[in-house]
Amino acid sequence: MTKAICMKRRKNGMKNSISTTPGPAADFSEDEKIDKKSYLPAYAQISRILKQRISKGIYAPGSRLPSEASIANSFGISAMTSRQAIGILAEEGLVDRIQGRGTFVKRLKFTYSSFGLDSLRKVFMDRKKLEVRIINAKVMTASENIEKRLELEPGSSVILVERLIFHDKKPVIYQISYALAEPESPFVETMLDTDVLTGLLLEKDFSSFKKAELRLLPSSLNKKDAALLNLKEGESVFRLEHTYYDFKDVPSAFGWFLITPEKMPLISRMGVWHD
Amino acid sequence: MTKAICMKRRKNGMKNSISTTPGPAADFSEDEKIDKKSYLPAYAQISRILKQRISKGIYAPGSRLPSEASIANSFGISAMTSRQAIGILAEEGLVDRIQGRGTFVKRLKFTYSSFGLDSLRKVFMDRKKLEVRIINAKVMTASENIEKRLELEPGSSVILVERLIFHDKKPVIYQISYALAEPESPFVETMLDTDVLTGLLLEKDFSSFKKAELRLLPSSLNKKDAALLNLKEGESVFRLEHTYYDFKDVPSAFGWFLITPEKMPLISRMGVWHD
DNA sequence: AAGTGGTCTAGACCACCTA
DNA sequence: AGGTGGTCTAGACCACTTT
Repeated sequence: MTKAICMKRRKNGMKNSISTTPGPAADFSEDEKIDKKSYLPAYAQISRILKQRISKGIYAPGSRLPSEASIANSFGISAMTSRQAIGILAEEGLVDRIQGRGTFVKRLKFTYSSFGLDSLRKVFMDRKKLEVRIINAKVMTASENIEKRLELEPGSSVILVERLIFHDKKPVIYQISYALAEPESPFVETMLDTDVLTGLLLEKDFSSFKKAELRLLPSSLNKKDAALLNLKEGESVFRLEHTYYDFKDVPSAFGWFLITPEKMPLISRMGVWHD
Repeated sequence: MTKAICMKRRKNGMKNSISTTPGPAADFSEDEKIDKKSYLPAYAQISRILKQRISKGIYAPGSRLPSEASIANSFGISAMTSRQAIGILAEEGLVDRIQGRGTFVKRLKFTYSSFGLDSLRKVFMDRKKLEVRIINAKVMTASENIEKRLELEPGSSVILVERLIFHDKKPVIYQISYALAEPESPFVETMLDTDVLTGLLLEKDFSSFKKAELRLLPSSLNKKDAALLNLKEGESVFRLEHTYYDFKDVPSAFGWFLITPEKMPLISRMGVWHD
């Protein structure tokens, strides 16, 4: 019953709620019609229909879509709504909008794709199977590389924390991170306990950062790291470097993850995959 | 002069074009005001201002933004426009909108980031420095792996094409691709000449595909590939696998690129980086 | 001049959440 | 009940491109 309320969601009490008479300038599209009483918004319905047409090749790659005005007209909706529908396709990278010329179906160009870290999120969200083990934590003098990354004076002290992340009792991610050793900072205390990793990933409410930069690299395991991850030396893994900046734009933490590609499949899809 | 025309772009012929009198329900925001005569749309100006406030920590991570209505009110714009402004922030991943609750500044969670292939695009766009050399092309019986990837009957023939892509006279990308050997298909002819690579990347107008899937993997060079790319055996590279599907959802082409990370830096930024 | 996408308004109603 | 985001309208005007 609670669902049933949702079903008659779409507004029906507007000026023109006629359903039998199509009204002027409508109903000359022979195929799909939109259902104003549906729980799916009109713009989503239009968007779906247009996507299907692209999928069927009715609107071929490179060709022009009908204008926003004519789409609005043929479906009996306002221009803003048809625009919103096309906006969905544009966001999904299916079409390009060019002012004054029209909207065009994109050709598949993989250099426009991108890879998200959703799969990694799944690993971290599965908290029952997750275990984070600190295998090393100490204060040390920064190496030259770390000095550069954290913009430190020569000879500065930094905190080093090494972690091993287990999923299903198996080690899957190795992390190492560095931060300036400022005993006063609340940052340091937290680091030894929850840290960038658990803090930022596990909603631990520790994120007074303004911005961060990630860099993804291919890497092969050295002897030590391979042993930790229970893999063979030389095996290929992802290396995910991270630098976090505070609100003064000072880099506060730097480190990297080593992750097996099985635990982090990076997949990107182009074109029409659904409907 | 042509630029000057652009400068007075913003419409001024609307009902209330008063510039001295602020009008009702405006001018109680003490800081920034928007310039209706600016060439920058109002929604972009609002968006920029809100972004700056996030950047300064005025709107802290996790906190709620003013409601769309109150933003519209305080800047003297319509609700739709303020909504559009906030939409920009949402698209950029800076805020989350939750119906009935409000709009909240996101905490930095790197599992929500993604990596784009823009850098690769630059390599391919630089056509003067680009050279594509076919180093092998033949018809052969599909291996078990290729059979599976292209959903072929056992014993099917496929076309194999190996390429080496030079940038600045140096080999930077190695590509191998397979496609079903159908002598009738226009696909095959094109493949030996322009192919998936040049076709899809270099605007060669060859893209009658419905969809495609890419997969990014870490890999290390074997002896042969290292020699081709002028690198050391065992060096870490990106392996970018691609599968293209035609409009009948049949996989038509499969292959992969080997790319040095220097030629394809994968960087992702979170939070406020500009303004 | 006509057509296209882009911006904007001033309203309206809806679904959801918190109180 | 009141506030918040989400959808929608019927217009208007603007900037750009093509004819």
